[in-house]
Amino acid sequence: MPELPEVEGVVRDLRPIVEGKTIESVSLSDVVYTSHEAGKQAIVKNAKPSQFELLVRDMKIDKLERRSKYIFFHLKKNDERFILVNHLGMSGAWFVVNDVVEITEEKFRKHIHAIFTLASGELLVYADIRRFGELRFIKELADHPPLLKMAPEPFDESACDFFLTQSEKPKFAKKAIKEVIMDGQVISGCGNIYATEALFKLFIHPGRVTSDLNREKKMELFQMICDVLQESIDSGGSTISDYRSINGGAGTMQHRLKMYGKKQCVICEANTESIVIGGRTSTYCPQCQK
DNA sequence: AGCCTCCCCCGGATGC
DNA sequence: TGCATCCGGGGGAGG
Repeated sequence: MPELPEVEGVVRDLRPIVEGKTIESVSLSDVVYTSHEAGKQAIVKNAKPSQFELLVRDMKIDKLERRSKYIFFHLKKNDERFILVNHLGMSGAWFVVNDVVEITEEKFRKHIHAIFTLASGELLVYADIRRFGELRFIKELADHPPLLKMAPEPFDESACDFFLTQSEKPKFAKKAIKEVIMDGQVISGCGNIYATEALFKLFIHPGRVTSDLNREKKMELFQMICDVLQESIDSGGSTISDYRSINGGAGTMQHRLKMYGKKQCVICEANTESIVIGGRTSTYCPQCQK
């Protein structure tokens, strides 16, 4: 499950390889075509597959940017600028190879959905096992309004105040704190893993009602989320199930996690418990987290 | 207009 | 072996 640190890792690894290069052509999988013919939009959103292939053709990849859990490929053609927005969903992964046979993990090679042929001859490959990811070609963020509603980057100066303000709105104040910190309109890039970790480190029960936390506690929590995200970025992210950096690379943050996926509390050894909050499994220590 | 609830998208993993 | 069930970011539909 790629969250902010995992996406940051992908962007850092991909950036030096693809920035400045030109996309000569794009080829989408039969699965993408079939899905669109059936009235669905597997992976490619808001354009027919054949249109998408034409739109991206001959674009120069000017810059790569991570924004929340999205990767923005800033594209340029004849002084016109566009953005190819990518979300990895549950299981998206990028590869840069000379031939797809170099993708040794079969579960990714079996689910290749877009092959961008670069002018350099390299192939920029997007694989996605569960197809929850997306590729969306836009001119500006307003072309896809949800992108305008994203919270600031957590490491931005304004992010903590934004979180505090949002969390005080009625629709968030009465919800469980874990659901609120995982909401991209409150904090960017914090998913289940890092929400679970930050709450555990501060001994906050994930089901605590948000308004129940005072301003100081919320600020402390915000800072802890930033700390956990930063620690994970520094560790190359958490490689759990289908997350890979480019070309199958793995991070080491999964070894540093204290609560996510744990059966026992590392502090008091009590058995952990799992409840569903906002539709997501939430693991916590019933002894330590109140 | 904005909020809420429901539902969808999938294949791998798990369990019977 | 075969089948049903579960999981989950994010957004779209409809009330």
